[in-house]
Amino acid sequence: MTIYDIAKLAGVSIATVSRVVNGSPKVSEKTKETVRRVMAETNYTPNAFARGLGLGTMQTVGIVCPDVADPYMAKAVSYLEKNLQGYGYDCILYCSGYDDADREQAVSLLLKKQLDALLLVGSIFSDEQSAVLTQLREAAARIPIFLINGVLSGDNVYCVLGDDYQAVYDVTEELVLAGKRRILFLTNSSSYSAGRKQQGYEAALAAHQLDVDARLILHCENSIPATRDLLLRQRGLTFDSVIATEDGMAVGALKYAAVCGLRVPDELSVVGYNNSELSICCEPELTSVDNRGELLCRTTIDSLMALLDGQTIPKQQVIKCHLIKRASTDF
Amino acid sequence: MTIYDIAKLAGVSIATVSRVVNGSPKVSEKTKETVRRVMAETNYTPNAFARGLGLGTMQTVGIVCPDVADPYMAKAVSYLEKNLQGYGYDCILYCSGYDDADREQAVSLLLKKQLDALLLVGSIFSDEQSAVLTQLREAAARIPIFLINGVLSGDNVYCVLGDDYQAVYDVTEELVLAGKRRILFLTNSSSYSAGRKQQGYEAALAAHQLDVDARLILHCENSIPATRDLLLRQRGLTFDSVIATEDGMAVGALKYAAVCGLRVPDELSVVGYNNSELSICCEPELTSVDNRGELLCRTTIDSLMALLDGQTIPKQQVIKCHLIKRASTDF
DNA sequence: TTGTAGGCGTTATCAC
DNA sequence: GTGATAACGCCTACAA
Repeated sequence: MTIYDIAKLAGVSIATVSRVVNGSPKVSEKTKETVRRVMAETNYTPNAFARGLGLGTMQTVGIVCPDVADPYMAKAVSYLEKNLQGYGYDCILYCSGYDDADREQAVSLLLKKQLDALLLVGSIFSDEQSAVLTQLREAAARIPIFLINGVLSGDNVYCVLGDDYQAVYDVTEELVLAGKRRILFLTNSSSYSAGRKQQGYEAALAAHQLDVDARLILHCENSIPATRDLLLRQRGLTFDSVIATEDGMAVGALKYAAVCGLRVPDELSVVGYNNSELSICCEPELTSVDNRGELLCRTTIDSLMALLDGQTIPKQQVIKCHLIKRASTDF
Repeated sequence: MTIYDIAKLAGVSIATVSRVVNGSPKVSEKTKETVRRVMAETNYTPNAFARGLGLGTMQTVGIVCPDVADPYMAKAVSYLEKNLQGYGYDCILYCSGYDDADREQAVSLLLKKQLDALLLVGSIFSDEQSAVLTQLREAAARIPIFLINGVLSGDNVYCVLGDDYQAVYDVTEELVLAGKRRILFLTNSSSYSAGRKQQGYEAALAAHQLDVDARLILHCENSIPATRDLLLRQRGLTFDSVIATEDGMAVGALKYAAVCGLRVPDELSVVGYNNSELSICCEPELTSVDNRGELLCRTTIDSLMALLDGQTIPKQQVIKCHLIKRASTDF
């Protein structure tokens, strides 16, 4: 069934059918009615490709994220998709993996698809030399690029991110005020947000005249058993509290405490990040930073739509995080 | 930049450019070289829509799932996407929500997009009267439909699913052999797989001459606190073990045990489902059924590709589950 | 090995 | 209001 068939059956021209399909006002009620009936009877569906060809868009945006199996990104993708749906846009999902070369390939593959925008979930590595970054800047020449929880300067590049710096600054300060002096900082990557979190940690310590002990900054895989085992191997190290850049690592710290017989929060306070389901699953339940994924994603899509609508939008929007206090801390 | 521009710049016809783009063998090395150079210089990218128009496909399949924020589905989507990528296919993701009307809309929206196939993640409600089902059967007239963990008969409809019946049968039997007599069954929906799980539970009890006590079958939302609270409200009910159709509910049962001061597994054994990260996060760690999401998804995509390749594939493929034993049970 | 021309199904721009 | 008709950019016989 093509528009020609419908036109013939309805006794009108294809132009008229097209007008009916697209809800043009200048069609008489009578013909509109006839065409509608024929379309319904024949179960006609306009060909999306032809439509895309003519319009230059298929109302589709690309979402690239390293790994949707990660609960945080899954949530983000879910929110993004929901909001896009609300505007009548589709999304094509591409999981790139964390490797730079793979991310580059992901972007270049998606660029060939005439998408209306590219949304990157999860922070881009902050290494300014990275080939991905120059590629992204080039890509932005063709379509707008949005980073969710990442930062990149450039024309037609927009960033929406949680205020991870402030969030970690605040919680570090709370721990200090609660009397903690040896706060272990567990980080899992060199991403932009991981870096900002660490800066918040260091700044808060400095603000309270505490030295930053490099041994208290531990790089670690975001996995419960891996973190537990890493901590078990640090027998020389003493610490009275833990801030982790991901909930999984914080739970690993709880597991470590359980193995060592440390009481949480009395002997060890633990703070996680993302306020994921893990944080209410473990024992005791985990104090965690909620970085407002829903708001972040809604803001992103609203901004994108405003942009596509020709409006001007801020290059960078920062969203305040919330600290969710639970039983793994005593402040 | 269109194919015409490239042709002009390279001093050849568009047909030749097209041949180069599509890797046709009948082009002289020399012209191939020239055309390649021009394409590189101009940063030419073929228009995907025009391509789709001509070929009738854009190598894209639709994935519809109720909610990617659910870790189980997120994993499934991740695996599906990864496998599709391997075959050079893209996926467009649509989160439908659980409501029947919304699912129907999701399918009909996706049907208009000239996709090569539709993959439905998460079980379809088994009510044969449902409008979604007839709609799906109709949809299958246009493109192949795959259900991951669901069942539907019909032409051009294919199902790949875990053997949930057997998995629950087996674990129920293990509990019985371990001396448990009052096994609480926690279920969260009337989906096909939830139904099969319950059948496995009842069959195993029957096989051991145990009555099915209807009060021991509890419907419950898949949420840790909701499950805990539900159990706390069942004060009259006695049970010595719990089988949950989702890990979240099993963790809820653990939380309930903690509140009541019941020792796990001595006084209460708990079994979850999906072997999600929750199962190693809680305390004690959770015995859980692994339904082999990765294998399920790989099988799905391999089958799809075989089908698109013109081969015949089985209408239904059942994958055996694995029981992962941890500290919440003592068998 | 290469080029020409028609077709794919729309949308959009004209006339009428 | 409505109808021709030219894009849109590519693919693919068919010719040369």
